[in-house]
Amino acid sequence: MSERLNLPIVGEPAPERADAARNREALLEAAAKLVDHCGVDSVTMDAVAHTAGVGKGTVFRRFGSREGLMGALLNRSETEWQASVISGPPPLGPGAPPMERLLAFGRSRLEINVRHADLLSAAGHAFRRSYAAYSFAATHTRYLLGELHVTGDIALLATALMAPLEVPILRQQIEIEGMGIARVAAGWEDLVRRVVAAG
Amino acid sequence: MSERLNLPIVGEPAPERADAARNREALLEAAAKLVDHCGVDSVTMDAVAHTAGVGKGTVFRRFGSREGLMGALLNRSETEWQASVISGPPPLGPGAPPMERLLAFGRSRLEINVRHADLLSAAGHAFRRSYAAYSFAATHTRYLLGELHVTGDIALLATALMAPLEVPILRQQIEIEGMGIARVAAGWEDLVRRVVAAG
DNA sequence: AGTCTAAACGGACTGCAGTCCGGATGCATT
DNA sequence: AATGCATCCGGACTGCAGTCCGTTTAGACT
Repeated sequence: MSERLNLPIVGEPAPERADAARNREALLEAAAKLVDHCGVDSVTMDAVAHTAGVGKGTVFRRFGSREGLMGALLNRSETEWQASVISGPPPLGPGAPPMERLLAFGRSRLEINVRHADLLSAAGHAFRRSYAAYSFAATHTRYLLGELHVTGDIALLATALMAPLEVPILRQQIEIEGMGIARVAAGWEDLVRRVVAAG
Repeated sequence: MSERLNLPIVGEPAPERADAARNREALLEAAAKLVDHCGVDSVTMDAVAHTAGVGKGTVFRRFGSREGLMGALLNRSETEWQASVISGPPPLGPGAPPMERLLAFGRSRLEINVRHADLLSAAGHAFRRSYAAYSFAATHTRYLLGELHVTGDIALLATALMAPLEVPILRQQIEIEGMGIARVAAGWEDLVRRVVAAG
């Protein structure tokens, strides 16, 4: 009998050596600790590497860039959030009428973007690029718009609805123009109702 | 009779010495030349300083940062654009019905954001911060929404309409998802009509 | 023209992101 | 257990943004 051979699997992103996996965890933990303690902007890659007890080259091999590291850090809470959208309690999760779900979805996204604004800015492209994060919001919004029998270019409408919730826009409104979160949230609901009402 | 004294004027941003003004022009010209020649991303501040024949410190004293320099570079075409909105021919300028003006405004903004995407990204906050640029689009949109008798939180609706035209969103749609500019423009028109139709 | 001061100048210096490569090590196979 | 090699590791190295401070100069006043 032939032993089980570890043949490379086509399409799989390649296995990861045990020490590499250990280092990834150590680095994420170190990064999270430093971010909590000093704020995103004053965390340096050297510091992360040193705190995790590895060399700097290792950080960049694992995560590619500073943005990549921050993106990976975000992924944890983001995954959790996606799970609660897909299978959590209504109105965010399934079970509520589509309009209520859509409103809950936007409000929830708004709060997350405000809470993680620094990390999201620091992640920059790394997050939008990663298929998981950006695409999920767009896909879910398209789905709900479909349920609401909205006609037209659903993909573009979905983008248009999510765009005002992006971090730079929120920063402008909240930090610079001094609007409250409640007002921004109410404005977004108004926008959604207008778009949906027009069929 | 007393001579004319150069007293400091309160509220004025402070006068600028002749050599400083000369250097500002030389730096802007050098920067524009380098950007045209090598692309925004490969222009270094050292190169700009050297091309303009000044020291590096001078660049930073004039423009504060790389983003500031790029913002200043944008200001030229931006000012021209603002002039054509305020006093140019319709439908972008005054004279056309509000809805036509609004649609022309958005389409024009879309084209500019696509054309100057690199420079706008490189300018980052520096542009949004500068009162002139960001605030102008918002103010004009609010004005047109008012003319169209749109009710509700006009400031927020104006932001919501402009948000999908921001560079990162356009990049995602055009470069990554492969949409054409025409489709994005059509989608934006649809969005506007929905928002306006809802009163 | 001479003086005086605030402002501007230049370029060496610092700190951080990201690269590179010689050496170490996990892991599959024999 | 020994072997072989693909992968990983570390930290010195590079390049650029942004700072600092001793020196220079524009230009207002006499």
